Amino acid sequence: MSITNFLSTLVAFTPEELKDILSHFSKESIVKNQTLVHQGDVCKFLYFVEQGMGRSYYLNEHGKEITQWFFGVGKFMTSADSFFQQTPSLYYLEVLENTVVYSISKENIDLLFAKYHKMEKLGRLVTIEMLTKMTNKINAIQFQTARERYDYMLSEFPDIAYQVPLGHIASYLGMTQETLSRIRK
Amino acid sequence: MSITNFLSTLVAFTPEELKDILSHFSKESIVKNQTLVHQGDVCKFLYFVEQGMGRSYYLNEHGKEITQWFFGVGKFMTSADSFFQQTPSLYYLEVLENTVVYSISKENIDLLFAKYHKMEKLGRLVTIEMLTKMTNKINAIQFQTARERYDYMLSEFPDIAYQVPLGHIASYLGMTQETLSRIRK
DNA sequence: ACTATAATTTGACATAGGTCAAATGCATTG
DNA sequence: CAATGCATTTGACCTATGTCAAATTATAGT
Repeated sequence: MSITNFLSTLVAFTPEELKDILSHFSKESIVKNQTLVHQGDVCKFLYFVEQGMGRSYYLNEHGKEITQWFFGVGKFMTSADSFFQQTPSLYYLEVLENTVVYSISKENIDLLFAKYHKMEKLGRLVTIEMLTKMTNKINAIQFQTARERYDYMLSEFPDIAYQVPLGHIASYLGMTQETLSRIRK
Repeated sequence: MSITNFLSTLVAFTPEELKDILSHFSKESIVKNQTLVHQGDVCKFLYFVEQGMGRSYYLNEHGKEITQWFFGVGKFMTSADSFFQQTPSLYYLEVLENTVVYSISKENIDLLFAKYHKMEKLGRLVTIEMLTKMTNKINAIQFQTARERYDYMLSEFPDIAYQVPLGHIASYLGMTQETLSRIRK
């Protein structure tokens, strides 16, 4: 999924608008396991994942990594709160494979939001989609057994579920690695 | 918190804009326990709560009500997904007290989004705030003990925590009524 | 191919919170 | 001010999942 296709499917931009918008993004290749944002830093960029995948996570009181979200191909990856409010990030952001992204700074996206009403709309739509997915996660995790939670994982992240370390998935689903290992059989 | 104040604190509208925007809302009084949206219906309105409170909930596989969110004074209340995509709602929406709201239809809000770039921005900001709160809920619920979850409830909904039936709060927090009752002592 | 290191699986045991049922408390209505 | 119906609390017992530790398997570097 290229960023051009992605933008076009949500809002009808003219070719000139698209060109202008794209010129504010820059393409980057990021090597596996690189950390893009550290907990406590202000997240400076929003990333569109063209290839590869990433995750956000935080360290709990015992210093254990808790995966907060996975970002696959065709999604925007960022520490949303930190990026949009320019406040310290609660999360680390890292890529889990060699990954190709289009990045845009807060200044540039604000510029686009201000310049194009349609871009503001796109921002709203993308945020609502994320909100819906968050809500789904809560419903899956809050009242379901460990096995059902894993089924949710498979349906929400089919492309990711088999490619990342077990522990990342277990912490995302709110269970221990051991439990997930037993379920997987 | 009046809707005028609320709108003004997020985006700088001119008095004329505000007047026009407000003219698309209508004030309504809703009696305690009235259901605004049924599961399966398309949610037709977005409500700004001026007085009172409401909640969204769904029925799980055993027919038990699971509270999904509480909406207090100064918040927008709706079944977000259903309202914005005009799809069947996963949730019931009901008021828990006699409540005063300002309601706006999907057509009218779309009209305002299209007419005022600033309104689109407001929509984006409100959605991001909701996304942040959802994320907080996940973090609270996923890895914390029953007691810590209740502390989260008190901090997120201080005005609501003592005014609604125990069962509503327990299901919101992902625990049984009995457990919450034991904790509260 | 051979280590070293990390990831996963397995086992034995512990416990927070669930379930079910009964008892108590509280509020609303005639 | 009974009487009825909900909401909350309490008790006894149960189970899914956590914890900790060891064994096994996969991965990556030389």
